[in-house]
Amino acid sequence: MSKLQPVRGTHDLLPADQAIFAHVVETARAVAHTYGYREVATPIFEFTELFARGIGETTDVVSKEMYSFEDRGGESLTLRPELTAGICRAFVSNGLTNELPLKLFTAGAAFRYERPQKGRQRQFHQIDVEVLGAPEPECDVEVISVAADVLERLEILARCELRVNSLGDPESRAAYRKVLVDYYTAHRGRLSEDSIRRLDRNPMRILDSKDEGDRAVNAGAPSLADHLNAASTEFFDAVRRGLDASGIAYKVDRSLVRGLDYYTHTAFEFVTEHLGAQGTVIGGGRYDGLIEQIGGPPTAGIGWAGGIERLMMLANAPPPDDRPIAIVPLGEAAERQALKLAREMRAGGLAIELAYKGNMKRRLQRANKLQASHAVIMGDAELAKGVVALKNLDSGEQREVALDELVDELEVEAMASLSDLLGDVRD
RNA sequence: GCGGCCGUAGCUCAGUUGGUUAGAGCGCCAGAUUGUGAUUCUGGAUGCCGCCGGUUCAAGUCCGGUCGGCCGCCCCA
Repeated sequence: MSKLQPVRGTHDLLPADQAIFAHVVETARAVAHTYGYREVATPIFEFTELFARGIGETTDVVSKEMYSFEDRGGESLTLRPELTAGICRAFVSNGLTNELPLKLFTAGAAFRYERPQKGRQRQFHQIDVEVLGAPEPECDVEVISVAADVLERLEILARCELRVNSLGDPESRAAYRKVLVDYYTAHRGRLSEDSIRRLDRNPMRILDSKDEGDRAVNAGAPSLADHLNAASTEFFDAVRRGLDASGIAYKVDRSLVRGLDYYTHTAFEFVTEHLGAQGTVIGGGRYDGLIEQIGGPPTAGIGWAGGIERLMMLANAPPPDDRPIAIVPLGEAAERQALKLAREMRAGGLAIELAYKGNMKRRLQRANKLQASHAVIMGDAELAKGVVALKNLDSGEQREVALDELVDELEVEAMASLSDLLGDVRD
């Protein structure tokens, strides 16, 4: 084993993995497109300040997980730990205020300095959907619907469960927080160490603690639902009605609290039991205060991010690539002719492997290893007649085909094998 | 950041109570008519036994550290 190692928590995507990765991204992109979302890309690093102000100084993501560094000009920069902040910044930077609502899709790498585990890496990748400037609950429904469709198209929705909650508007949230802190402070002695720390930083997190002692305390804790004001309750009800009408199954989870400070109203997660401790496959929510928080005009926002690596672990293998056709020339004249033929066929969109090394046996072995569907054998005998030998590598059948009819003949063969496949490849 | 398990060919693994040149399967390479593959047969190469240090006459086997992986906590996608 070589001592040349990748950085901890990073991974190479070799062709087989990359095919699944691309399948996930392409599926999400296609679904987002059907909802009218347009793709954007923002830089992979930003001023540290952006994340500190946007995500919240006291969150774990900002306080202990950021890859921050000083550039040569002395600016503090940070590799993005998530994609939302950068999109909001781009919205403000480019003055897109009169293009609202903006429905955006993006995908790319994010970085967090964490201990790697299954479904958790230091460089990971997300697909991401954001809608800016749409404060209506119908938009929450649409955004969740996009996520459900992506999972459906990847054939993993059945193994996931959608959980939704309302964190309320800022007024409700502040009122609840106060009641909650009072309650937990009164029972401080019974809380776990982790939860005592959470008490000043993010008291709502105590609600979904896994500690048994905490759970006992939680049983008597005031409920967020009781502290939502009328507007917040109505908003959440509207979202639920919309999900019902869309036929999207969900479960209200009153303990669902997300770790980033910017969430208001709707918070949701698609979770699965198939990925160990990292069960969240897609997570998101509404963040109406975020853009103002980072210095832009007050603008509503809602979105979600999905972990591509986590989705890859659940998703089925993508449809196979088109199998190549191997051209097997023998002799110098044939090799010259083959170069030209290969270029012409590729220009027509066919995948061509030119087998130019070794004797015929080697060349066919190579064609076979590359899973070529056919070999086009051309030697002196064929050249003289203006034909090639077309060999079907699955059936072993071989026949002579005129050079100028080769492409048509390959099409005929492709149709034939397609109808065979339809017969027996159904899962 | 905290706790547990693990680290032997490209891959999956075996290596007896520490004892000579470290093994298997798969894969890879070559050959069995120098114009016919995927099946078969024969042969071959492959390893700083993760790394550093310690104990010992002797370490892949024991001890410590370190790097990496896996699992859980924290947190999140």
